[in-house]
Amino acid sequence: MARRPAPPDASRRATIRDVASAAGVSIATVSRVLGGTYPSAPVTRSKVMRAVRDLGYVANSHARALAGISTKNVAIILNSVVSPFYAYVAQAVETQAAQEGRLVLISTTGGDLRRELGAVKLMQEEHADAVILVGNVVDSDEYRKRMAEYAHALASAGSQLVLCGRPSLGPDVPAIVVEYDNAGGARAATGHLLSAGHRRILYLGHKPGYTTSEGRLSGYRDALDGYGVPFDAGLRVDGATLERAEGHRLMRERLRAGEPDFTAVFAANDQIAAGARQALLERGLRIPEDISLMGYDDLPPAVDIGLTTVHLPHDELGRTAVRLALRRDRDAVDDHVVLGTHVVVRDSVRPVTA
Amino acid sequence: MARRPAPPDASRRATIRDVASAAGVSIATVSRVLGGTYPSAPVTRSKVMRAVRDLGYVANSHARALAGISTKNVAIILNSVVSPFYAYVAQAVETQAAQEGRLVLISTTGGDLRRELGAVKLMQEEHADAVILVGNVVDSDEYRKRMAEYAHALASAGSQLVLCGRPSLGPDVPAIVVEYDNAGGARAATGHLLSAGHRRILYLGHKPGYTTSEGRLSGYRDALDGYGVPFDAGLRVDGATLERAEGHRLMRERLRAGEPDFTAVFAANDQIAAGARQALLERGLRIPEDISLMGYDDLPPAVDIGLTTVHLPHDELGRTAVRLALRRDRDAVDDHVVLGTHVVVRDSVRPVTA
DNA sequence: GTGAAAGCGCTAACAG
DNA sequence: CTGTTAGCGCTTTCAC
Repeated sequence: MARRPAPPDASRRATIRDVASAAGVSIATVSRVLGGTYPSAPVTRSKVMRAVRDLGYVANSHARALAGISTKNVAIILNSVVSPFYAYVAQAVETQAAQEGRLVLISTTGGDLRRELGAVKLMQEEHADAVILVGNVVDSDEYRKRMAEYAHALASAGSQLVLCGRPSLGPDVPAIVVEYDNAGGARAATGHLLSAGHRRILYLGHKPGYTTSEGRLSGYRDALDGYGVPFDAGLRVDGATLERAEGHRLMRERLRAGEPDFTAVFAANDQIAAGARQALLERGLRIPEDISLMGYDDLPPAVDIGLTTVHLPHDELGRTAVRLALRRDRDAVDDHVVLGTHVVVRDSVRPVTA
Repeated sequence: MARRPAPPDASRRATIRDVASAAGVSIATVSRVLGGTYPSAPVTRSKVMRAVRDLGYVANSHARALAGISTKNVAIILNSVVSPFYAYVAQAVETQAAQEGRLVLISTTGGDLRRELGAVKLMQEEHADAVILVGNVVDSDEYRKRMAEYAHALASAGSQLVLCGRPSLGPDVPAIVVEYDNAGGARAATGHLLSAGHRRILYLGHKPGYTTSEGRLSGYRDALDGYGVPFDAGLRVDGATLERAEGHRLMRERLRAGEPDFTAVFAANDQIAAGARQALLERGLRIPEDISLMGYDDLPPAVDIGLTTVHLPHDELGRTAVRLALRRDRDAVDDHVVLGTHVVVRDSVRPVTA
């Protein structure tokens, strides 16, 4: 490697050494002035600052990280950025991270476990202070095993795994969990429908195996039980994705069979609800006059279509995740928090007028 | 600094040195095996791999970056992640970056210039291969000056500034520009309204000084000119944000004055349109029977509310930005591309039935 | 094919 | 208060 000599070549990043020689001091002094780590003479200080400005010096964060300072960034790994739920959590994470002087590294997985594992490893290479995993996984054995390994690896590297909106991996895995009450929200939502007299409630868009979906479904069943209404497997419609288009497809298909055999639909999330709504409308069915509609998430589409839905604490989810991950006293007990959810009433549900 | 001796302490990241000694080879060999930089004996190779697995070794990307390898990440700086336009572009950037083996560093600014400049500097410290700035700035002198400086600094550090959805800084500034035809889209949209017979078209939600807003407004005026319709300043309504709530507020206020003095509204974007729509509906006005409504962006709310709008090439915007930034031959000429836009017809516009 | 050694740019003892 | 120096973990000549 041809060591280049002194001349501070214009087309090269200025280094601390360049600054030092321009200011006529040692690199240590420059480091101290810049870091504010230590008192320094005003004269020295201003000489250094001038050199910094003249040279357009910008510190090299890699060198800094290597020299022992912890990294300045947290990582977030999620399915997709355009999906409103993830977008809101991501925004909250970014905001909180910025407030704590951190940058965020982001990676999306499209819901694929292998990509998720790959992303965690990448983030580990980057020495992120915290790695935040958001939402919705299939709860497989491989997932649990591999993730537990990563949690340990991260922990012993001084980093911290955070599971956000997904269940714990067990008590012996060093991961912080920040989730929300999926089942509770679904129970409340279903209860809302039931108390309005609905008995035939279509559960639309269940995604089997996925943690959030399973939680919601079980809340739905709980509520049914509570009202002594038997669960009818024919009223559960599974879907492949949780997107708007899928809700539309699913409902259209269901409607093709003939007159609706339900008076209300509880959608797996707001997007599914929006799609279902469109299919219902296209079929000439009115909401809520003919069919009541309940969503889950309380995200943008909900307001536009006046959807009664379950509110999720997106913001708190994201903020809490980074706050807990970055707090100094790791031994604190609250490494598992469950945030509440509640029904937001708009105009898509009406009592049955049988 | 107390140099720790040999014992590969369990609670410490394994380093290349640990791997080397575990495998009984030199660190150079490990580096070569892992990097695939150089041929190596199969035996050595497998010994190394075993050690890597046993120790759970994960390379340190900072050390790697420091040792000369270029970073593996690109930076994106935007107003907000929840705003659909940004979310879609961000998603495209992430996807393309991942395809090119890069991670993305993200930072949001809330539309504040100082925060934006700060973010660029941070990204520069991180040695991002490319720094992508997305959308919507106030085009001030300070902005141009500072950004031009950064562009030069980044360029000389082997990085690349990309302006995505915002205008060029001038020919002598080393930045790639990937924009879309704001004015053209507005011209087409307004033309669509005009050819349906509308003459009193309310332009709602203009954000003075902001580049995209100005572009759209000028397209609106161009179209008016083309039809020989004089521009009526009373039909231009300025807003403070580009959000749904603002559209709602603005329209409600406008309507408070009395009967609408317009037959169509052209909203600065889909969110404003969604808010305006709600206000119109609340007032008992039907869309499109009473009032025609045109949006801009073609993002999620648009489909839900059947909005006729201008489609933006979000995906191409993001992908092109990283592709151009990362391509090898920097000397190629196409460092300024303008992507097309077009009107998407749904159900919110109808001919005037005077 | 493999090892030794010289840095990449920076921080933090350790001595003045 | 400031300079000297020893690394952080890795890649890459240069020899063997």
